[in-house]
Amino acid sequence: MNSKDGLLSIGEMAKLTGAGIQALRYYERKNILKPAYVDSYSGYRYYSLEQSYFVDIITVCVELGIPLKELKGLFESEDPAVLSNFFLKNKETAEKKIKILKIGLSLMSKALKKLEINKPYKIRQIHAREIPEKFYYVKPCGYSIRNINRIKQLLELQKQMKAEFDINGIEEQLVLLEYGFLCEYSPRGIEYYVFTEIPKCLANESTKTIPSGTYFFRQDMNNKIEDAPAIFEQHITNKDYFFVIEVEELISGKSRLNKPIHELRLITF
Amino acid sequence: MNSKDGLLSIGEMAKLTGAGIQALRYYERKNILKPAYVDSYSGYRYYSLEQSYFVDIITVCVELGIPLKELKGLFESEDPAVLSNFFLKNKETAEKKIKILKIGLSLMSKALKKLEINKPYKIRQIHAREIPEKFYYVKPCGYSIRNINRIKQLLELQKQMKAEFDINGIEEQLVLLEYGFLCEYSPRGIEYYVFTEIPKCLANESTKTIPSGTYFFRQDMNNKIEDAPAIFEQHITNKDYFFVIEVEELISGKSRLNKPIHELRLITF
DNA sequence: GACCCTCCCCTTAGGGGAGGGTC
DNA sequence: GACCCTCCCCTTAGGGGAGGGTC
Repeated sequence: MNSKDGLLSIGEMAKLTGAGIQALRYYERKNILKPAYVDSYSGYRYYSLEQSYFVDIITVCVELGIPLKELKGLFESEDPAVLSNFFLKNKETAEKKIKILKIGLSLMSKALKKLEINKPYKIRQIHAREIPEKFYYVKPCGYSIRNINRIKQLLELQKQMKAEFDINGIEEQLVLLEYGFLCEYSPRGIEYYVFTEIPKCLANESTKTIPSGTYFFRQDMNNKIEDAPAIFEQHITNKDYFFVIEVEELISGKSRLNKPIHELRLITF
Repeated sequence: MNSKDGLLSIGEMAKLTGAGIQALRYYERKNILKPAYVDSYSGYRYYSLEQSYFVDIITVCVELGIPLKELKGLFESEDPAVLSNFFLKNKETAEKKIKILKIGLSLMSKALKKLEINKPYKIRQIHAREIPEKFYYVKPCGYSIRNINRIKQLLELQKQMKAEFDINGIEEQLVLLEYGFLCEYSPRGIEYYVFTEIPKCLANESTKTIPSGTYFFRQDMNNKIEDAPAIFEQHITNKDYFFVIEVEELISGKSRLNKPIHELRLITF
């Protein structure tokens, strides 16, 4: 019967909680969790069962990215408000982190889907595929875009879009949306637009609805929307109304990521 | 018209992506993302608009805790499988991380709720409150627990429980469940049990259902289930069937965390 | 004047030994 | 023999300057 009775050795504690032995020693060094008893002769550390719960709490905090110094003295405080604030703050941290990770998850899922869609199609050839309905936030840029600064147009449009719409709470839906240029050919003439796609939930009267349907398309590093009539020549004879869309297919798996593919899409009516 | 046209300075890139300037320089140093153009005279870095997407991807990977070296060369690879594997792996990482964070969130929420519940009650006094239905995984430990090793009993029971039930996918429900001892007093005699609470979804015929109802209870550092008949004396006169439950209220906000409160609960029939 | 460069030093939460005692 | 101890060195993803050029 000695003071180690009912206590756990550091190794047992490590096994019980899943924390490393080094981690437990580190918590002691940093004044976060002192062992219930330290043998003064051997220096061996012994922990009580209750302490396993604090180790669990510490572990969770580490996962949340909460700096360990914020736990200093926490397990010795007698003020319930200290605990309350601690849990409240961590709850918020956890919620924020989960939100961010969901954006990451969304990015990975959508990128995989894009790769899957693009797999069967060869570069520089005209194919056809079904494209679902999309919603574009657009700004007209006149009857030609040959001489405009495309990057500037795009950046400005995206800034404008973010200012106009409340994207709070739907951040993960904003991931990997299309952006680019759109050209409408009609008997009335040619009209160019810059666009960024927006999720359906943000669509309103002022956004353009791009119909679902079978689109002809062509992927290439040097596609320019102005060349569309030449490229799709065979598909637009006798048509006097059609759309061309140029989007950057950043994640196509067909070129290095730093030489992005542009996809030209044609839909006729 | 020079080679910086259409490119972003490092500061503009930092603003656009939310990454720090130091971070961008670090990515270059680590061969993860080279600027599109570096002025050989001034050493100034310039980035293309496409590169902002890689910065976004890098940022997400950092959030996911993916070591940056795994991104090395990724943006230069021409093999779609490389990208595919990359996204697939990260998707799994994100899913796992979200799961873990949900456990942390659950811990914080439940701890807050516990603090809230315990707030109005004074220590060492008998109060009454509604307690919802609970489900206990139990093991009888005879007609007395005065001489058994309580810690050992508890640890063993929890181990047994984890082995018996499939707790995959419900980990966040396992957080802050009660555990302790239960004593049934009936005309037939006294019966002691060790227990750990289990979530409703795991309850089956072999688990004990503890009814909801108004329980008398008393919180103290030195509560022992054996003393319950003396403590609740006034409430059990003329009763020949009642339950007493001793649970550890680790997060009560009424004592230091390392001197846990034990709550004794009585329900009579 | 605002922006950018290159060093250089610092941080967090431990992991991985080496060398040596303890259960 | 398995366990534990104390140093001591190492890592990741940058942030924060200092001192000095560049737009």
